[in-house]
Amino acid sequence: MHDYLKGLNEQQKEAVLHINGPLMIVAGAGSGKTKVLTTRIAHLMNQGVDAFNILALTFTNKAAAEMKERIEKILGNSEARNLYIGTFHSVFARILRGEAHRIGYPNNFTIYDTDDSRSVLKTVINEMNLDDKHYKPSVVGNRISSAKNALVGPAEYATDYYIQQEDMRANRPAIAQIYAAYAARCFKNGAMDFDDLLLKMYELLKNFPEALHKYQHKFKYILIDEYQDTNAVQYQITKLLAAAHENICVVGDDAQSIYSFRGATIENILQFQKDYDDVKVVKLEQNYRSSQSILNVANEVISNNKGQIPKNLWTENSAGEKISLVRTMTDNDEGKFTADTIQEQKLRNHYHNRDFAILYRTNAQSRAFEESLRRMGIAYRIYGGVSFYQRKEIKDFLAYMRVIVNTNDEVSLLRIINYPARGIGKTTLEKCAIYANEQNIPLFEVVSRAGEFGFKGGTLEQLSNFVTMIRYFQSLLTDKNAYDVAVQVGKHTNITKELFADKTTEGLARYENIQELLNSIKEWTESPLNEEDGEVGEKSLGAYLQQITLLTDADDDKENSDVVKLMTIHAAKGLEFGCVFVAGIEEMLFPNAMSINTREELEEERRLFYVAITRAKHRLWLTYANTRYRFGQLVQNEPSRFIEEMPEQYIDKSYAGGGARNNFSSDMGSAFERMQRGFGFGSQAADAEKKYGPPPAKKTNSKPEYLPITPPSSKVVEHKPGADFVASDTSNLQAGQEVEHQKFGFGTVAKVEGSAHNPVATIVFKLNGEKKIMLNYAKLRIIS
DNA sequence: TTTTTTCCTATTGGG
DNA sequence: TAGGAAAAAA
Repeated sequence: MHDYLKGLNEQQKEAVLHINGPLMIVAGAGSGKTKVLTTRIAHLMNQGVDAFNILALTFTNKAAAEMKERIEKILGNSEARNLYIGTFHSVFARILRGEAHRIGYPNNFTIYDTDDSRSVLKTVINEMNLDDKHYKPSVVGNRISSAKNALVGPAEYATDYYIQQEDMRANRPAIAQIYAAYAARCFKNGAMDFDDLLLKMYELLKNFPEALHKYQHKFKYILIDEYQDTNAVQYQITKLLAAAHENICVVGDDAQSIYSFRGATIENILQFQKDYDDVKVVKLEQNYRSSQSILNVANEVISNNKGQIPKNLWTENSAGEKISLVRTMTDNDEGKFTADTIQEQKLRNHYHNRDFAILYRTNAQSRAFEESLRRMGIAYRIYGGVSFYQRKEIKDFLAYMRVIVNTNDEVSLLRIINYPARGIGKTTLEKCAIYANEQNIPLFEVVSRAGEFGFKGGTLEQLSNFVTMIRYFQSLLTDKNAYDVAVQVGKHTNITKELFADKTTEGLARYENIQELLNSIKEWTESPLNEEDGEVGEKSLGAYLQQITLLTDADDDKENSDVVKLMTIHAAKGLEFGCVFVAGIEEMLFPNAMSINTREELEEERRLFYVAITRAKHRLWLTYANTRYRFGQLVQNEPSRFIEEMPEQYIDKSYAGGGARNNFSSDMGSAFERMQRGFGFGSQAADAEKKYGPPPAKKTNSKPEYLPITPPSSKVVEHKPGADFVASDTSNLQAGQEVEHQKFGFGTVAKVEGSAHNPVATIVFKLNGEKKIMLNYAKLRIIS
């Protein structure tokens, strides 16, 4: 082990060497926070603290993984694998898995992501005969989430005067009942949503003294990263856990608090000093990341916020280049400017793709950048947005696995009971749901005892086939691993086959995604057992499913891949990049229109801006557009008020005003750009192709007004069948036969396809062109 | 029951 | 604009 104290400054050393008693580290941006945390943990272990007694909570899995890795490097052994390092959610999920029996949950409880949770809410709202247009699941869900994060249960929610007043004023008085029904339903489903992972952990510690005692003594040393972003539940949990030993170390920066929307409160950081006696406070004020110019701008901007914890962030780094402020005409130009500049910087200053990040306020802004990067042939990766595990095909597949492990999980059951289509439709399911609610039994039980509930014939057969299949998968659990089960699921459900048969681009992508999922399950199954696998400690399917839900796509980062990174500013917290573009510095967008109503909101936007700026090490571009498409509508935005808050002497505004230099392209591009803007695509289009490659295929919305080969279906040329029209038996219909359709008239059968139960004929009609006709329903008269 | 078409609404942020 | 959900057609 090398001397880990070397290379630390005085304050950092002070923080690392403090072992017992409460410690608060106020860590400015880029002040070596992670280094201090990891070194401190290594130091604790070096002083004889057992890794099993250390708990470190972070906000992202990535931060946790990075910490673990760095500790291992310092220590030079693999003791670090015994540390409890992870996000609040993943660590608590692990603990709850082991303690589930105490709070009445199965240890294989399902974790619902936001989509799953909204779908439960929708079901509950509909069952209560409320209008889901008025009680929107997303709105109600956010309200319930805030309640949970503030430790307000359904009972308290219903009786709290102010909460009720608020709901009344919003004309949503039933939220309290929905909340109660939602919580009950999740419990019945054996499922927890993200907020439950925190709330149930709190309840476990609060209501079960043995559990509290156990974990208080297990976690003798507690470290919490990003403390400024903790909310009330997280605060209460850590307070309970730390009460016995008071060896709690929190790291935070009030200037970087950006998660108040999910209940985080800066109060926690201020409260910390009141909660414990003799809190040692260490301020890390030397910034090792950014150039002088960048830091000066950041400091100046944040000074507009009131009530900051006083600190003086400074750096020994050189002044560096000025910050570039760039105005473009449109959001697309903003994208082109960014891609062009990246290309130019790569050539001129020998940067790589991986040195660049494009940060924006909202995910919707990513598209313009994607397009222009693709045209320039620059490799990029988007973080956030729809993650891998949120894709439909992946969720469908995982839903099978979830049902196998926990048949009470109604959300997953409803997802798959008729996917792939097996003839169990809406009517059948509605009946099942009614029985399940009447008798208060799980939906799956109704399905598996369908005969007793009066289902007969084909429906009964389909239902029992489904149950038999699930039971078969369950029988595999005892001696097959997660991967083997997954393969069987793919095979017996025909999911793989069905997707493989779909030769469209999207179908191909879906098939590949499933393959990728299978690979990742295999990889997980074969990876060595470690602390991550939970209290229960096994490689079961249940363990796999629980960790998968808590992953985000920022986590499976191929760190070395040479790509430009695109993400929201929120997602960029804790990261740093050589060159940073912050896009859309406009009123309504940043600060966002939703967050300009109170001083608190505006100050949070400003902190967000501060976070964005301080991600940059060497170069920083701030871009904004005169007009951009929002909502499919062209809108004009003023430059952001934050621009005026930046000190002029560090800003290069030569691309921010009007005039020729306003145009970003240094050479012939500028004329083209002006032409294009003024006159639409003209003779210069060829130049554009040379420069940017062929434009992406445009989906034309305008229908040609002449010569439609197949008339639009809305304009069916009506055919009136004779009074004697009699539908023929079409069970043996062959290609080449002539038929008469009740509505479309005469035509020739081109082919017959589809399953035996649901044959589909493609028929070319004389008057109405090609149609796909489902023979089970359409009335056809065979002529020859 | 399944597929296609039309309609509608959303865009602050994430584990 | 785009994607999902409801409505309509098959």
